[in-house]
Amino acid sequence: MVGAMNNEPARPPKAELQASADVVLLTIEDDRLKVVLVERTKEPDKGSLALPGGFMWAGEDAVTTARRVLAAKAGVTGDVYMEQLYTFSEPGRDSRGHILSVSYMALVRREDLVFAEGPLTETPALYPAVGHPKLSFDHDRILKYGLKRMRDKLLYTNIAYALLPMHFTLTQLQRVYEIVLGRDLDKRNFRKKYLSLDMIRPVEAAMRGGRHRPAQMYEFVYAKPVELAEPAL
Amino acid sequence: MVGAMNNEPARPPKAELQASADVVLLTIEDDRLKVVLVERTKEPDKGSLALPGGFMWAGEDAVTTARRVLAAKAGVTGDVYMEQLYTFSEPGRDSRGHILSVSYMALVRREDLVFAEGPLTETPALYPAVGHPKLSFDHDRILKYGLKRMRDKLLYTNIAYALLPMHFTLTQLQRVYEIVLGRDLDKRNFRKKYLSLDMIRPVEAAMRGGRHRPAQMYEFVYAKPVELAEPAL
DNA sequence: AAAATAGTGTCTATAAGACATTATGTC
DNA sequence: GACATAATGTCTTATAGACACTATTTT
Repeated sequence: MVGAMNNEPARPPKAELQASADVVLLTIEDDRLKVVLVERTKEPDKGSLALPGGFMWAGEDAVTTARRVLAAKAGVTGDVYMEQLYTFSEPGRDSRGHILSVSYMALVRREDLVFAEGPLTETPALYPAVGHPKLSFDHDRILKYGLKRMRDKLLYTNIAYALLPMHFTLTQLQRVYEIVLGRDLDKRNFRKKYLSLDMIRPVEAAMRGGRHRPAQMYEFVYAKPVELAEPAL
Repeated sequence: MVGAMNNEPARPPKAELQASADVVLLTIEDDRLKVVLVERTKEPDKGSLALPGGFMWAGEDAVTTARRVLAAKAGVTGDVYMEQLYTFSEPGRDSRGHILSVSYMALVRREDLVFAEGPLTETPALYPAVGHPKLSFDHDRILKYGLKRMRDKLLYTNIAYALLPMHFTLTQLQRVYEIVLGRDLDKRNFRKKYLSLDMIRPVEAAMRGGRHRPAQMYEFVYAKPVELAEPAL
């Protein structure tokens, strides 16, 4: 009806914006849940800590950006568990301009995490996920979101596999749950429950070492994300 | 050098892209769960059905875009329940270019849904959410995602409030659950369970009408999203 | 044999699910 | 009083959670 103007009155500008991916990369080290943070070497907020992140490149989707960032900043290359968390898009969230951030949570085994030695512009390191230092931008909020997601998913999926070696003992599995959930679990109840889920199976191997009885080792039946019919704990 | 080449040079181009918000707007009509779809009047995919959506404007965040789209295309202006679903960012998802889509699920009471009479270029209408027609772009995927989210959240939150009038009967509440979950529920078990959650309280009113016993009416204690400690069903 | 961790079973309490009848309005 | 929906309770089964001792290996 109105010629060139179709939908909107006096059509305002479509936003030409940039998008970034920011990753909450979690691992377990020294019986604690830790997160990879990088020290910013550029303004804004030079010198402070932030989640590893980077701009989306042309032709990339957000998860590709996230994987590239993990490889570049945390030396993580193998296939990592990664899931999208949330997209933050408030115009004021980054002082450099309107930058939309697609956030991800990633899980990695500590031994697969090798911080690159090369000429990195930003140095990555591990920090306690609970009681972490203050972060730049709105990254505190993103990290908080990632931690909640992690705890929730532990209870109704098998994602613990992403933090354990291929073969592990029930005690190690229980420790993952205790560390992430932040509370002690009863050994007998944990084993009874977990074994009833049919998510893990025993393997022909025992964990030896230490002056004590060796432990039966297990492996996950599915080494990929699976939702449980019933809650895991 | 604002090149489109992606040769992995020292510094590839940051993507300058556009972002849109697409909304899975659900309601209940005639005892069925329905979704608002619009008929496309422009290429690409002119004439086919799609979720209501629109481009983010400069200075807007994605949820503002989503609300603007709801008002413009579905006449929905009151405060609507809305939550972010997922962000789709594959370069090939829209033939017009690299358009990132932040998707939302929204819930509205049928009586609050007034399709605008004005010179709309796209006509919105209600379609069955289960057994809906084929949609444009990747909107089938987004709708599927929205339906799953809706069913999941019904089980551990109070979002049913967003589909019911302020005062309602337990039978009406049960119908919402049955319609969304797609299965019949036992009346006695449903009431016992739901009342034990302390999410609703009786009000001084009865639903009259029809030649039968009037029903006690209830209201939600919190008319906003609340997560339940225990599952709702 | 001492040390250290692995491995196991019972009891109780709570929740889930199957199931049918009585109650109270309107017409 | 006929109709239509509202409202209610019991029993069975499954799950969650509290709780302590024996088994096996190494040194």
